[in-house]
Amino acid sequence: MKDFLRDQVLQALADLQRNGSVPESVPTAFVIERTRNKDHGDFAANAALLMSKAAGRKPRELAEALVGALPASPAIAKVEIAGPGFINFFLSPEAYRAQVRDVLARGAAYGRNDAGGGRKVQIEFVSANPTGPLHVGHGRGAAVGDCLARLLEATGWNVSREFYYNDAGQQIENLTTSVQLRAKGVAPGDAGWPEDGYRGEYINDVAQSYLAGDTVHADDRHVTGAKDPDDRDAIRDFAVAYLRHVQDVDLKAFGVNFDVFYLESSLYTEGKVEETVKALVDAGHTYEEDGALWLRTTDFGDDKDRVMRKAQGGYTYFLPDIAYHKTKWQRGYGRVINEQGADHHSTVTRVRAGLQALDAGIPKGWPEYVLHQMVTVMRGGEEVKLGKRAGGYVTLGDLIDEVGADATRWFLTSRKADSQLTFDIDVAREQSNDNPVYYVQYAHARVCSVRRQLGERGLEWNRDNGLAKLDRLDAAHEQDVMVALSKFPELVDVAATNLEPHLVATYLYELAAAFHAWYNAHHFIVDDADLRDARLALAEAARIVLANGLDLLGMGAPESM
RNA sequence: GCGCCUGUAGCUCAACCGGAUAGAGCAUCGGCCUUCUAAGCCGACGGUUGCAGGUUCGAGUCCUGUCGGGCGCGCCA
Repeated sequence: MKDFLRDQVLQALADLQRNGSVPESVPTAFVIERTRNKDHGDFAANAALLMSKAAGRKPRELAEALVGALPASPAIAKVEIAGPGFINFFLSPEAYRAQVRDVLARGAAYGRNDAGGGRKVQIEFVSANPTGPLHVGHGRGAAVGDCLARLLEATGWNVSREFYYNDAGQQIENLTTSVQLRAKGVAPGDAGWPEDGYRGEYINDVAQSYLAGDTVHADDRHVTGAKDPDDRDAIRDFAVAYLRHVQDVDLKAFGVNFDVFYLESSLYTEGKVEETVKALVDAGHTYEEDGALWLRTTDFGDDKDRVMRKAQGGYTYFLPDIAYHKTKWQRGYGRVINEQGADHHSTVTRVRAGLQALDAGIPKGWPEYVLHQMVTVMRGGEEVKLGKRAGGYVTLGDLIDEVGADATRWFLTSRKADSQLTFDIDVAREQSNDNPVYYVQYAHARVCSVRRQLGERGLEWNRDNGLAKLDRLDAAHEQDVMVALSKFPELVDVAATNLEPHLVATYLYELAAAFHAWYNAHHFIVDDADLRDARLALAEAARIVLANGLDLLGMGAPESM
């Protein structure tokens, strides 16, 4: 609809330019937007305000001329000029009826578009190392990342979900040591327990399972415990698989799946790290100092140069990071989005700088980043401290058990990623009936319930008749629902373009509110068959859009509650 | 000290990348169930958008300064 109106205004403008009343040079970067106030119509254009200076005419006068040149359209009932020079469009009732027909015709496809044109995009998210269960912060990453993936799929992108993890670094050695010690009966606090050992009780679970010779299945590996507490290689393999499995269980319960698990170790075994070092040296952006090999990242916007190879030998983590992102580029992802916690924000400039230094034709702003701020967990009015080494933290699995996957998803995606989030477990659980997620799902269930009632009364919904009689829907509440439905395609587009999943949640709440208000004010199952069919058509349209929106958030659309 | 994020109703948060009278929920107060689920609806109360300047037709949104909160600033990952 916005595109249509924009086009109308552009046509009017071209008309004025043709007859010379407006210079060719005026800027055309105006905006069509939804009005906040119904008195201002459905949409407003600020074209005249922005063009008035260049056109050398007063805004209202220019608006007058533009309106006069607008082509006639059955979708537009009225056009007014208001305020300093806004052009306000009032859509015709027929325009909204057409939206309802469109929703029913397109069903699950309503709201989707093909802006991506089938291009490849990779979204990397969660990417937790297998040293412990996923915590709430990872949960936010999982919810936001998966929702971004769904939004991009809905807008025509060919999406690959990727999980990157380190299965061989120093952290994994600490993990191996910790498990080995627990297998030998040494616990945190005992003599000989290392400073940087993992203290969580889950370490003992890993150790016992290893000693029992269990077989664990993770998404990308299967390992049987060798039982030997002196075989570090076996312990390492087992521990990584075990903890990957623990993470997978929670991710599956959360409805999050990945297409690719990428191992940091493979960058070494496949020579990609060495290859990257060579490429950087060849490109001439490195130098040696104090026995170390440095990359001159300051040439690419970093605030200090970075060490690539340490004086004692071995690479810093930043090198495999670059090698890894290079593979993304080589794998043909012209677009890559990294969803990460904001505590890693310093890697953004560093990774981009490193990629620039390769002189490989990678664009400057590649890859894109969506950073989510920290999650504070409250329980019993107190903040629950997170920290893998401390143990006893709230895992994603705990949250799903306590408040459910849908509610957890809703809470973690319904707010802007770049503001901090307080997750109060008590509120989420004890007041679960007041959770917005149920409010939205309830609206969906209500439509389903009405359909069941209809059947129980021996009636049927005549869909074609309903669509033919949409003009019977003249109540203000019905108008509100239709307006809300018509916003959905715009919403999907904006949320996907701006990479802002929270907009979906905000929208769904608004649609559900419009539906509940209508439901309370009018009965759908009335004796007048034409009106009944028409109302059921609108109700079904609302149900479809609620379901489509909930699906974007990875949430269920229950038929009864 | 430097960088990134952030500050909106008592609380938790929105506000379509500059638009018109800043919106919801929770909490508080008052109404609505003999008809499709009251997990609902209707109403009231609640604001100098941290503060001070600036940019322009127009600022919660952009710029500068300032105060408060979070996160980063390793030859750790």
